[in-house]
Amino acid sequence: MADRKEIREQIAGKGLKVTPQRMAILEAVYDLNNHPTADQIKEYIQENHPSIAVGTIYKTLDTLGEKGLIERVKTEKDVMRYDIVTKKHHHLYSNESDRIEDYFDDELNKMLEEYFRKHQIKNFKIDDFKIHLTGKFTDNN
Amino acid sequence: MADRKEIREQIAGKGLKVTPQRMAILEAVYDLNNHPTADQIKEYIQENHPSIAVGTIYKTLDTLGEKGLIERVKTEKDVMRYDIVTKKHHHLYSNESDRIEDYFDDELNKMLEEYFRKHQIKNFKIDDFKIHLTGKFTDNN
DNA sequence: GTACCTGCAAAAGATTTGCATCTTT
DNA sequence: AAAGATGCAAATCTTTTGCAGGTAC
Repeated sequence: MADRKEIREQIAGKGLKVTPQRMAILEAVYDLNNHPTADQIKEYIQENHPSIAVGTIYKTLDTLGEKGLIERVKTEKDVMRYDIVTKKHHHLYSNESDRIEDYFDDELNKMLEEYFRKHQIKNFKIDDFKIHLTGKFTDNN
Repeated sequence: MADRKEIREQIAGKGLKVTPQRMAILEAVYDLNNHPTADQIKEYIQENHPSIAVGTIYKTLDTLGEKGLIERVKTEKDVMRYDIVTKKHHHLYSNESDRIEDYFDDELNKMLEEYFRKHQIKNFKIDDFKIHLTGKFTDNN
């Protein structure tokens, strides 16, 4: 899923130059599958790559976001977090632990698409929707 | 809807001291009904109130948030925005204009409650949900 | 009078920017 | 070789904090 070759292709496929920094950063977002912050990405990367500048990380995350390879996520807390873009999903979020998990549910998606098709919203053309479920995780926290 | 008396009561009702700053800030969030930032609140207030410290505004917004009188809202952009807490609603959001509007739809709420009652999510106990609809406003922007 | 608030200014973070240098293509 | 990326450090911006003085109850 997150092998080098694929990552390289994803970057190149968007017309971006394939640099070691971009490889490392995109790979980190794949590996750290808990919606990491820029800082967590930085720490993760530094284990293998001597030093990638923080500024570069931000700039790269921005670039990857613009190209649609990753998604920016924000919670009530104050830092930006990143997520690989895969198929449509919603977010489960706990205020207590600040943990975020992806929630996939095609039946739900279909139901909502159907609903919004029937119920147009005045003055608004929907591109996409995402449900933000708040609550508690019952496994460990 | 946003008269002084009611605002005073809301603050007092939560066991908070009624200070001119709190009055002004809560009133501002009522008046600026487009999910203002702390900064916009500050500017709005300064028209009538000589000077309320920025620190106080943040602290007050925080306090009002904890007491459930207002809600913190976050978008892909990077600043916190605030909203009066009324009835349950969802958010319409345009990436282009960074505009946010509330969207009320009881039928939708009922449908989703029903859905989640039938489809429990593994390891997660739902407290609440909110739909974030992205798209374009077709009135002016 | 006391507990709670506010103002102020400094501090803390997170993110952005400018520019010279280096790498992809 | 040209276009585009990176590193570094300084700058910016938002939000938080500490504390002395003030205000609501």
